[in-house]
Amino acid sequence: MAYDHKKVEAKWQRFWEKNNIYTTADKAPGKDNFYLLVEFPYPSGNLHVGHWYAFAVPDILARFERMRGKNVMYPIGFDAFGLPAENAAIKNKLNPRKWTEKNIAYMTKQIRSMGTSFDWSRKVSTIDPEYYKWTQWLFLQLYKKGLVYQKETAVNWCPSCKTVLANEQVVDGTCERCGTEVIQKQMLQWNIKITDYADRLVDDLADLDWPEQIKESQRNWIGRSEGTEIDFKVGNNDTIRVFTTRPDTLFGVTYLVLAPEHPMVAQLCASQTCTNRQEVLEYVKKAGKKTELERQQETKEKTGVKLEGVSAVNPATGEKIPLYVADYVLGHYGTGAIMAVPAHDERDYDFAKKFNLPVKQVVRPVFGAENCGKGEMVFRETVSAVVRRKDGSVMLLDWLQNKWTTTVIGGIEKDESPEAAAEREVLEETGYKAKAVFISPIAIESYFYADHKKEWRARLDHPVLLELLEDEPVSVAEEEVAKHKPFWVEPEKALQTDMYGNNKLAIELALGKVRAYSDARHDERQVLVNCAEFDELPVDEGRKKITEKYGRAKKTYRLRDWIVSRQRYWGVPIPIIHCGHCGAQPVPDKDLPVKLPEVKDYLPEGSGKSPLAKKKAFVDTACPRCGSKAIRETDTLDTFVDSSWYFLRYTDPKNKKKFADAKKMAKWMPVDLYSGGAEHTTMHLLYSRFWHKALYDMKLVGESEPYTRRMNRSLILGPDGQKMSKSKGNVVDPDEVVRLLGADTVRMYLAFIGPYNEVSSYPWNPDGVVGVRRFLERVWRAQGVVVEEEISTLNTPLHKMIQKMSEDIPLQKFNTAISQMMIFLNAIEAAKAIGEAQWREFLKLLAPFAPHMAEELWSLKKKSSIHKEQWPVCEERYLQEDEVVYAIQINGKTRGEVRLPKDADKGHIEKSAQEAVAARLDGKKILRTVVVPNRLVNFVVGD
RNA sequence: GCCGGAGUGGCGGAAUGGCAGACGCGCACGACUCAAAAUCGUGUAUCGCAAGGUGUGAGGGUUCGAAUCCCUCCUCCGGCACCA
Repeated sequence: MAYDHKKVEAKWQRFWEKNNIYTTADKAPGKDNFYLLVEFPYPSGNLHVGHWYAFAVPDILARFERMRGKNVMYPIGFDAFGLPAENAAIKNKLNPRKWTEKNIAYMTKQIRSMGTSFDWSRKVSTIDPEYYKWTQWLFLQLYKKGLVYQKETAVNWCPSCKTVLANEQVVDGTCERCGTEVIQKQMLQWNIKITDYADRLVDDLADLDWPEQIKESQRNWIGRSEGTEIDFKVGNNDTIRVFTTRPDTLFGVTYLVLAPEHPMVAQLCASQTCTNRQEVLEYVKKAGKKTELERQQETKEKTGVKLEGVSAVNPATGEKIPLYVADYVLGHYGTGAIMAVPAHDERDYDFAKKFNLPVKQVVRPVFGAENCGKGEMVFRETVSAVVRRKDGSVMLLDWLQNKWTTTVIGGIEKDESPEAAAEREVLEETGYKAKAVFISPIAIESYFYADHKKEWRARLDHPVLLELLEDEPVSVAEEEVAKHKPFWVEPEKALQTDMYGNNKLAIELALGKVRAYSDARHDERQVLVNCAEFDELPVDEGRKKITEKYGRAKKTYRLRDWIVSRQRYWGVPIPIIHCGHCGAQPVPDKDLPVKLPEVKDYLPEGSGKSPLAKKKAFVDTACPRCGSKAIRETDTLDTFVDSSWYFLRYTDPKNKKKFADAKKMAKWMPVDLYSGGAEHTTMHLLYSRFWHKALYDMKLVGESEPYTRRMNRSLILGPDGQKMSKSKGNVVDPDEVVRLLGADTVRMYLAFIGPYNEVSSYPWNPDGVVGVRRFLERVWRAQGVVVEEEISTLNTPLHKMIQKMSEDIPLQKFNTAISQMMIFLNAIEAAKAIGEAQWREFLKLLAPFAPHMAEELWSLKKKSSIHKEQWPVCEERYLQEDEVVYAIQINGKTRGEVRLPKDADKGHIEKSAQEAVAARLDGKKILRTVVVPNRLVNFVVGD
């Protein structure tokens, strides 16, 4: 009988459904609960290969854990609100609800064809009023807790989708959905205070069993930085507060900068003393017109304008410093104002150069100070001269006797400028004529022991860059030639050359690779200079002391609050009523859900109002507090609100009184394993973690993190190695492959393609799919060699397979688990027979991977479902082998092998091994022998 | 630029201190066939006729022994990026 996948798969899908074999009880006697979650799909209308990868492969784990005695919940639902439905509706003049429901029905059929063990009785759908009633209710709990507020701010607006977007939905300045460039608009919007939870969202990552990549992405997204807030007196009685992570550089502040959006800009302009009001306001206006994208692209060229007639005071030095407005300072980060330290911040340095502002060094890198008593040292002011040729290469000096490489270093003589000193030294030492073109704004301090004079020396070193004037040296003194040899290298090479740290830094500074020196990249010490009583303090200590005296410690974040208003029809209505007397009022519980009304026209007008605003019967209502005429909020909620709690509803999907019963949630939460796509790392995954923490604080859920483990799934590419897309014509239609080769083949191929627990991308290989089909056909045929009695030679391979697969599957290494079955099948074919009981064990191992075929072959002898069987147990006694093969190495290279009894004595092992490679050892002396019991022998030999 | 992950045959990958390339794909040859497909068998890192040598991004180190651990560098992927 040939393998007819169509017949087999249809038969068993019907059987499983009829017998409800995957319906999960909330508690099964003697079994632990296991909650396996996959991201519920958007009902786009057609299943693609990615869906198979997302649902059918984790199904292997669900089935495995079930066989291992766990009570597994593997639920599914639909995330059914959202733009595509509406856009399709507008385009094809359909009702979005009908369009979506039709898609759900069709996709449900498709998903069932996978043979997954989803518990359909727990299905949730976000468009179901019985579901979104609780979305609204939970939203109002957050509202009542003070986590929801309405605010007029600059928001991201997509002109094509005609709606506001959250920060997370803007990718490189464009709309995540449609790719249109996002513009900034002032609008009144509902926000959720996710920033209140920023610290916990970062800190709690530490205890999660998640891949580092995901954790790190979330940390970057939240972007916490710890620094200091410092107040600067401005004008007569105003204050500007700045945020800085480098309070240690306060003495080096030579100006302040305000973001164009900073509220103080208008106020200072309006003051009596400001003399260039018009100019400033014009700059602010121009900056406001730039899109986020433009602002990002213009990072090189600094622009800004001085607030003439207004000045601030540096609290540390008492100096008067100027004030600027510039768009390199962001309004929404920190306090929207910065203290500028051009000597130690590249951006400030660039700005200072352009506007001719003073650069004041307050941090000095110090090299080689560890072992010197600074008292009796010879101090010199020096230059590190970096000579550059026209082709960009730089000159290094190779000190022949000592074999170290340096730049040209020389002392500055009395009344000489560093530039002049550099030119003179280069000429004297190398004979080349060169002209100083740049001197670094900061000097470097270093200490070294001068061997020939037997004394400690200190250098205060000024890096100077010189351009070569003539290609050939003019003259070189003979004594210099004897000492060193100049040579030319690429700047990158120069930095890799072995040399002292201060030379390296001098080259970097002189070449402009670092324009200002501030961070602690160089692991040498950095100390404060020109800082009054803080002089000589290491920077980290200075940071603490200066914060204490002039400011206070403060954390700030890149993360912004979550804007949840959407000006679109197909979403959950925001359950708020606006009353002229009472303000915004939550809709009372008894009136929930606020149902999404049917409308004639789904098209958003683009004015910033949702299509619901046109529905008078919906808008007009009474204030729940005072009863007077009031109007409903007409915006709908971001669909990420819907998906922030769906996994809770699965635990109690039909509850009419609560979003989910606490006892039922307690049985399943937190989710044991959550598998999904990498694109949700800083969207859904972050939102739902926040949401859950908020519910936890309100004692609505029992744990502060929703997901114990998270796995990001890889991507399936088209056969050409490109991302599948209709325009490239490389889309693989899973329905077609299933028709041709069967669901078991497709599932198993996807599991075999590579490890599921690593983020990668795998091209769909049509030949590879056929290979898996071939394997299943061979399994089918192997049924023909099943015999009654046990084949004893198969016991060891069988139990090795059980052992390896039992290890691999929980780790989601389905690829290696499958290869074990292939190895075993090869053994069956070699033996040309397999015992009945052994065959049944094999079928159980196959069952999670190819559930239909395993069930069919099982049913030939058994009545009950194979999917209710226990996972086979590896029996140690079959793993014991009497003989082991030793690898024999000579100097670590494998040169032979020998078969020996297990646990043989060392002398015997050595002797046998020597005999086995006698020819190779001939004429050599064995210096040492390493024996690793039951593994290998390594002879260390010499001539 | 900062941070994270990763680099192994023609391809997907296996091996986390002990025989590099399991398993599969592809390819070559053979069997069956009038022929082809399917199937089965044999081979398949690389240089070399062979003996033998070389080989896990590059270079160095630790070790009896390194794909695996450490250092320097390169490349690719991902996150952040004028974030003070």
